[in-house]
Amino acid sequence: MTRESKKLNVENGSLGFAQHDHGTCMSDALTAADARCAADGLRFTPVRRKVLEILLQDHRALGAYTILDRLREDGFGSQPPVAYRALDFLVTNGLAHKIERLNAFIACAHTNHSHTPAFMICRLCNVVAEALSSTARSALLDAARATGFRIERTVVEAEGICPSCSDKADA
Amino acid sequence: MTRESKKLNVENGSLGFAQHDHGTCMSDALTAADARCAADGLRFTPVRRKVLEILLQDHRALGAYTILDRLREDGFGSQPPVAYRALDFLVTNGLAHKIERLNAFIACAHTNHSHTPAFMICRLCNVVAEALSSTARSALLDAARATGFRIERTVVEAEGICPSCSDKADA
DNA sequence: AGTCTCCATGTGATTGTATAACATTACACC
DNA sequence: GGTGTAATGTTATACAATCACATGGAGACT
Repeated sequence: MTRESKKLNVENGSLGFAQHDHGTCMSDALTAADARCAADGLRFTPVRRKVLEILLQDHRALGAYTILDRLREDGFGSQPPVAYRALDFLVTNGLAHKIERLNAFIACAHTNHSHTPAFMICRLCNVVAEALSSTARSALLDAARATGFRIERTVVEAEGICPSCSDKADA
Repeated sequence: MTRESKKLNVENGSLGFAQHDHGTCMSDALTAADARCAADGLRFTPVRRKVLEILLQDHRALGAYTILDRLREDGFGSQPPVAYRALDFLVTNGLAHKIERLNAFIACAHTNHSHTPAFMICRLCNVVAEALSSTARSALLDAARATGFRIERTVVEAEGICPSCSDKADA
């Protein structure tokens, strides 16, 4: 209901709550995306690739218009549908996820496992961690089965305070 | 990513996926809300009450501007903050929930249990069913505990096809 | 009663998020 | 090369949410 910052491009770089080698993680993810698209006959076009790069660079949830700004800087189309279509492609094909709670997008942290993700969102630093939460999904499946509901997609997001912000608060 | 209808006020009346006595369910919920606010020293003002009535009447997720339209029809203020403030009150006090996936709001189906809800959203008829999903929450809690993340709120939403639409499709 | 304060409401303006609709271009395939 | 399909580009607009500021009313207190 509240919003911490006008645009979602907050400083602070980490994948989930842990540090990592950013350079290789990014190129690895792009290579994986290349392979995945080639294998499935998908067209990994320049805009789509660029949007994924933008998401990977930040490793955090970005609003569509932040992404659009960066596309413009790089000479791509600057109208909303350009960003939204590329994002739609990435989300549909599991290369990125939408964080509904934030109306923002993030690169998938576990490409190539076909997965149903769950997210933990820190409301202080806006870092988003992706967890492979099969358990949360199965709990939902049970509830759905009881009523005859057929699940196609799930949104599982937890909002709270990440370990690092928690430590700072203690100080 | 897609949207089925421009405004979220689709026809078809049901609570969850089951039929029910709509008149009593609505007055019961309002009475419960009255009691709850009185008990907690909350001011259940006319706008707030009206917004809850609107949500209860539809028993489905409504966008803020749909609600705003109806407020205007009933002589209340017609600017966005009027609706958003009332909705914020209802959500904060557990009388309504926001469906993040739809950017829409729905009356709470289980007032007076303090609960962490989960939702099932039919993408065909837009009906939203609320489940008391303690299991999904505990699964999330486990995942969070492992990383030291402190959960404050959770969003658990499943999108798919409800039993009734599923039957229609078979025909 | 008076009045002070707090909270709620009302309004106008603005920012952010997302789609509709349509024209054009690039590609794959025959 | 021609044709169908998918992707891109652009304009315009709808929908979602917040900011800032003015007004008014309910309750607490004297």
